[in-house]
Amino acid sequence: MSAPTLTDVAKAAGVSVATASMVLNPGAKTNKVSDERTARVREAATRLGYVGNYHARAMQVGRAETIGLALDFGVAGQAPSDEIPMGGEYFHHLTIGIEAQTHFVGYNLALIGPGTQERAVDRGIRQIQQRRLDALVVPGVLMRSPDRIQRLVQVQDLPIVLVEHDGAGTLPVVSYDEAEGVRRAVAHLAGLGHRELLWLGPGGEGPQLREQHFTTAVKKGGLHGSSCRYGDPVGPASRTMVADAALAALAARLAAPRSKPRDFTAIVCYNDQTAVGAYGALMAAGLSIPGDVSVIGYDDFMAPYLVPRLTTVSHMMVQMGRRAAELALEMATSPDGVQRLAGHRELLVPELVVRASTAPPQVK
Amino acid sequence: MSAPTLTDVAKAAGVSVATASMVLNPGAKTNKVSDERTARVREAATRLGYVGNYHARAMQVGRAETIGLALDFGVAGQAPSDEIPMGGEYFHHLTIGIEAQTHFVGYNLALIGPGTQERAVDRGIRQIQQRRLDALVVPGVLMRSPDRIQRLVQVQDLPIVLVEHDGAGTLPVVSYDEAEGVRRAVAHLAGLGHRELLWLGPGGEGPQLREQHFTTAVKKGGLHGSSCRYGDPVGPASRTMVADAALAALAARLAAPRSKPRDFTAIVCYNDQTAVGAYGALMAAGLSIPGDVSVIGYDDFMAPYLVPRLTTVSHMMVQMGRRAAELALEMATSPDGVQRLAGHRELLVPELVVRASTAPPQVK
DNA sequence: GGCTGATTTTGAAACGTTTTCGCGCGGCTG
DNA sequence: CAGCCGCGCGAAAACGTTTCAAAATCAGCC
Repeated sequence: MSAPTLTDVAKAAGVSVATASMVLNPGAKTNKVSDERTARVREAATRLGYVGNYHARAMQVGRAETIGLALDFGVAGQAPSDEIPMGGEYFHHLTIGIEAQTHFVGYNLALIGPGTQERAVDRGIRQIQQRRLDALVVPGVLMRSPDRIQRLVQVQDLPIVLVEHDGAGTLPVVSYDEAEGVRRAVAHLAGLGHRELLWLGPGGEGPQLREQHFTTAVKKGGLHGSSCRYGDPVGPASRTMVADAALAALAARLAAPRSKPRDFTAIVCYNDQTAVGAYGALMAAGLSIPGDVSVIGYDDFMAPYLVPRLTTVSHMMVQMGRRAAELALEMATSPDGVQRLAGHRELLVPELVVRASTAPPQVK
Repeated sequence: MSAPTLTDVAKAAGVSVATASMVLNPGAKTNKVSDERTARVREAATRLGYVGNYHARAMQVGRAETIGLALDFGVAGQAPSDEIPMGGEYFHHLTIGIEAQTHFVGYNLALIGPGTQERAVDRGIRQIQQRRLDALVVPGVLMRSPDRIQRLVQVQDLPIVLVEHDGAGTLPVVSYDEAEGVRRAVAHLAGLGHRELLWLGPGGEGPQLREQHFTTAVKKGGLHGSSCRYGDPVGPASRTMVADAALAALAARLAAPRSKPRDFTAIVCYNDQTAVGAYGALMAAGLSIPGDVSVIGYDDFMAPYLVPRLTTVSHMMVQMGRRAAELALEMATSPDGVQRLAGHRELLVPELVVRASTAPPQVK
């Protein structure tokens, strides 16, 4: 009644299980088997509907042939969606990439969700160990709460790849070229004829790095740039906080008397959420996008949801996921992989996706 | 060097492996073991850092203790994000719920991504069988392309739970009470004082059902309702198509001469994407939200991204995921679970999340 | 103290693979 | 023609558990 085993197939084909195994799952150390027997085994296998048993194989070879993806699922309660950790699109895209690559090489993908409570973290670690996962992909954003994830990372002998994180000791990282992304955004605006740009972003340490890229890009392009900052909400922000803070900051700036003749015709935002805030402030001030002001985002996670559609710098998360999986697999399979990739840091080139929120500046 | 096995622990504790097993993983058919020996085994286990081997156990007991989640990852290419199948938030919320419940009972969660190409589907099915998954959760939206997913569903002896799907023969379904959701939306608007409502939605068969709920709710409330339809894009729509279609339809309606005195003060949208379109059309027509027109959505997947924030009906996807996992687990573990839950249909009650896009109608 | 029955304990058989290692057989080489 | 080599094959050991059935211990009671 239950699924046919390799022994069944072998019996049906009139060969030994060894031969059947070698035909059906050509492993590393397998002999050749004659064409005639190969055919007989194949035939029997399909006739009986044989499907290999993953667990038996995993136990035998000592590898799970599975990589894990750590996701932060927050409190995982029934809270209204505003309190769910943001990042739906982020994780979705990342997952798409990882899944594609993983399954492409015949590996499996397991989800590990280290919750917020201490006990949940232990559970996550235990799961990783129990399943003898071959490698783990950890989105750098999870590292925001270091104490929690750090423990995940300290699991013995577990190759780990970080995604979008600025170098963490010896762990390989795949990230994107932040400077280049900002450069492309500025170049695009300059190409449209804008001379006076505004940076809208939070005040934290990481974000300011991006702002610096903005400043240098503006200088190199011979343009005029100023900036408008808002407080950086600490910890895993709820989905709405960023946009709210950005909105308030920009609104204040617009209301300030000094900017009678507005000193910018375009805004470069720290990320798409910030752009949402910008949209709100501009709209409230009666300014149209892109008629009066052009807006450019960074992430490409919510562009389709905004009206007008947001021109933005795409992180190419799908590709990043794909690449992260590739690295993870390399560490898992190649004997010296872990060593060879230690400290490896890889930057993908972001792309500018031009949509409807940018246009040439109005002639006055 | 490699992880200590149960045999190691037993040896260290001076007992047989059988005893050790019974202490560490109390299974279904286990005897009692004396307190003294229990302690000895426990001590040895922690001292050696023993972690059970999931695969060995799975093989022995014949269950993987893992449930699968089927996700549609589309072409999984490096396509620009506009072409990635929409649903980041949707899947994220669903996954949160499923993950929480699954891991809560000690089960694992595996991701299966049946891609678009034929070969990928086969790969998905093979993976399910190889891993001897105990059950599968399939979001109903995947069933849109029946030929593709239907095959997944036909895997022998695999308990399956559908999420958000209108009854599919014998498979249990967990969904939401659509009528109630629409009712709440209409009631909210009526409570604010609106008398003339507009329905904005696509023309397909499923969507029209929701529209009917709207019509009856309007009638029951003694209000006036009309509707505006747009073509239903067939197949898995790209992320932007729906909003575009809705926008065009509403714009046409607004431009039509017959509605000189606008015959509605509020719009109920088929879903949040539709609302995005509505926002665009209203904005283009110079109407403010919610000053001139109130807008209400359905989904709660993009509310935080819209300006002003969208009042919407929440599907409570997290809870749905949780419940779906519960059902899947029940089918997997209880001997007559599959039979008992055959045809089971369960509706969760949606909630109205009031935000900034609805307000009392303007007094003329 | 021996007998009975209940309770722990344990050796060993499974679970379904992969891989090692010998064996037999035929073809080459000398 | 003898010996050697290489090739294709299969028997069996191993992987780390769980569980069955049998052995061992224990308690109670005449």
